[in-house]
Amino acid sequence: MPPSAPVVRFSVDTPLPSGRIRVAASENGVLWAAFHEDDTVLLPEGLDLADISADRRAAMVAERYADYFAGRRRGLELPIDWSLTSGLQRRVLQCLYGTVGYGETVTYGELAERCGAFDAEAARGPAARIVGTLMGTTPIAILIPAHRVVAADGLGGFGAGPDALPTKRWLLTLEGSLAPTLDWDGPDPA
DNA sequence: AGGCAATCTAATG
DNA sequence: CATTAGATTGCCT
Repeated sequence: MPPSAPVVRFSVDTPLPSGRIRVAASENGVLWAAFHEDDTVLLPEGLDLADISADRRAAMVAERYADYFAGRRRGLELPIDWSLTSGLQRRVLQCLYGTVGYGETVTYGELAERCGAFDAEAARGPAARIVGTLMGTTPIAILIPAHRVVAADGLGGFGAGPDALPTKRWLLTLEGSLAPTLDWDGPDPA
């Protein structure tokens, strides 16, 4: 179900290894945010798009992200437009958004169990893989904290490309879930 | 330490 | 429509 109102599209600078992110916002909230223009999660065609970087919405989103990356803010607190999600994906992403806060992490398996979207039998194992796939198709980077979902025995994956995993590390370091490395260039982690 | 099966969705022919 | 390939996991040798 595409949103009916016009959507503004713009980019936001970040200190992430992957560089700036691309964002799209409807009148209801942030609709889409990706690390790359050619990210595996692409902005769907057919939307009524206006490429406006000076829009009020763009300014607010950019400011919130800037505060977050600088360590001045622990939650983005931006409204979300869930239009691009549905079914199981929406259920799991909303569960993630509602239950895993700044500085916390869950494993793929735990999230599967917690969301109650799978029978107890499946949630114990195989469902974790599906959760991973679902995370990979998150339409809204960072605001929906897919980076806080990790493997039972390590970091897990993150998108595609050489910058993807370093980006996940960067975010988890910022939030204090990982110890900073010697080349850490962000603010003092919480 | 390494192999295997189980679960769902979207992309592909 | 059938097949495939995933951001996994726990159990088995």
